[in-house]
Amino acid sequence: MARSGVPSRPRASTSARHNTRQALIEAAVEVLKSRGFNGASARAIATEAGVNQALVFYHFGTVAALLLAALDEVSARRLRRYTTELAEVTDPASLIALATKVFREDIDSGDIAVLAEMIAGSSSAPELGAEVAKRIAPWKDFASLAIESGFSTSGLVSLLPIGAVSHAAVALYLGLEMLSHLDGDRTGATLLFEQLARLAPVLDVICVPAKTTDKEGTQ
Amino acid sequence: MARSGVPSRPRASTSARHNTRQALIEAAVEVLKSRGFNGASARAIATEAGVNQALVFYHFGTVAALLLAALDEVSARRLRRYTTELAEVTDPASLIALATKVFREDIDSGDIAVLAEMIAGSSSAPELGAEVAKRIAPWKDFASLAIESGFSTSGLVSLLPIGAVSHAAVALYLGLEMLSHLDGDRTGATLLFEQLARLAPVLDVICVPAKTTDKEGTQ
DNA sequence: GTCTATACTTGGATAGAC
DNA sequence: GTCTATCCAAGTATAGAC
Repeated sequence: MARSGVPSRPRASTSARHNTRQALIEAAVEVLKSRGFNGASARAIATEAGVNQALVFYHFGTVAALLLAALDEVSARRLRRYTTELAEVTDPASLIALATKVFREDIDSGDIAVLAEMIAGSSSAPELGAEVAKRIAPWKDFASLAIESGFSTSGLVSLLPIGAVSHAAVALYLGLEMLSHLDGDRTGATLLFEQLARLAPVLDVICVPAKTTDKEGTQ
Repeated sequence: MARSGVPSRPRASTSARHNTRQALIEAAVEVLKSRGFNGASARAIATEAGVNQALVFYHFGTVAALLLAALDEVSARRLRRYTTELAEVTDPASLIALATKVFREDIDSGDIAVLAEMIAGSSSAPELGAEVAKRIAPWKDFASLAIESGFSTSGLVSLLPIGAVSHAAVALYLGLEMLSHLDGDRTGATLLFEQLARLAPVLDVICVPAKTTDKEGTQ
């Protein structure tokens, strides 16, 4: 924590592009995707980035710190993307459509795999656990927000146990990614989202009464 | 696969108890739980078992093979337990009660963590992927069976997309375990199961019509 | 079957030249 | 800031004595 041996972080102000630090982060993301937590060694990451292995320690002090920076990177990237799309969500059908779309993207890009690998990897490095947990929290918050948006036109929103549902949503998302990754294909998850899509009209109907009895719509 | 250098597996017939082979499997399970896939080295496992490191290679040829044997062990143990309990399941409420109970057991025992670690670890050892996938299949089969049992009194059972639902169930189970393990507590999952329990009576009501119109009940 | 000893490899991390 | 060189710890795996 108070690791004074680590040099002051290089400033992003000067030039900012083709930064070695940033290249290492991107490389760490790639290696986590392709070789998992286990394969994410300083040497493997540095090779991927095309730089010297010693630079990992110069810029991040430890491999674990670089891995956390990589998790921050994909986490921020994904949440930015999700939040943009969330503006379009007003009912259950559009919520499910969004979930389906972003899940496809996440599986294909491998971004969720980074999350899953870091969570699983936390077992072998206890000090990682707390840090990874911190970075999962925003995903839960986003899930809560998305669910609230999807059911905002329904009186149900106050009855829904948002906390439990969003916890389940994050867990399901993680589990689906792991199974997809294992099988090498995402047909299992795709079928599930198709079934959810069929369910959407039913949920929309539940929302209609709230709409018809709410003539002003200030909230 | 055709690894002829591996000695013929020691017979279980002679004495069968306090077998080193079995001790290594149990130790591998323990280390996978406590230190994850990453920490599951031949040395760590042998130390846990109180035997020499070289015996890992004598009995299993490679560390990966031992890890797969460990996965077989918990997989068989858990499915045996689940299947026994499944006899009690006849409606949605009892299905949810069973799921709640076994999930608590699985989290506390760490058995699901073994599964999760092996899946995540497959990324760093491609040849593991297919072998792990083989061992997940029975879990999906069990989930299908459990869901069919839970909804057997309902006409809904033929409408339910069993494949998609059981895939989701396994994924959710896995994801919940990972999040629980990360947080160090299972309150998130516990709250979810409480909500599911509240939902059970509703699902039971859906089943009633099927019961009342079915006066014979041969199936 | 089990142990000791050892060969070889990979990985984390640091020192010091440039 | 980056590179070379190096140290040391840990890991896989094998040979050979018992």
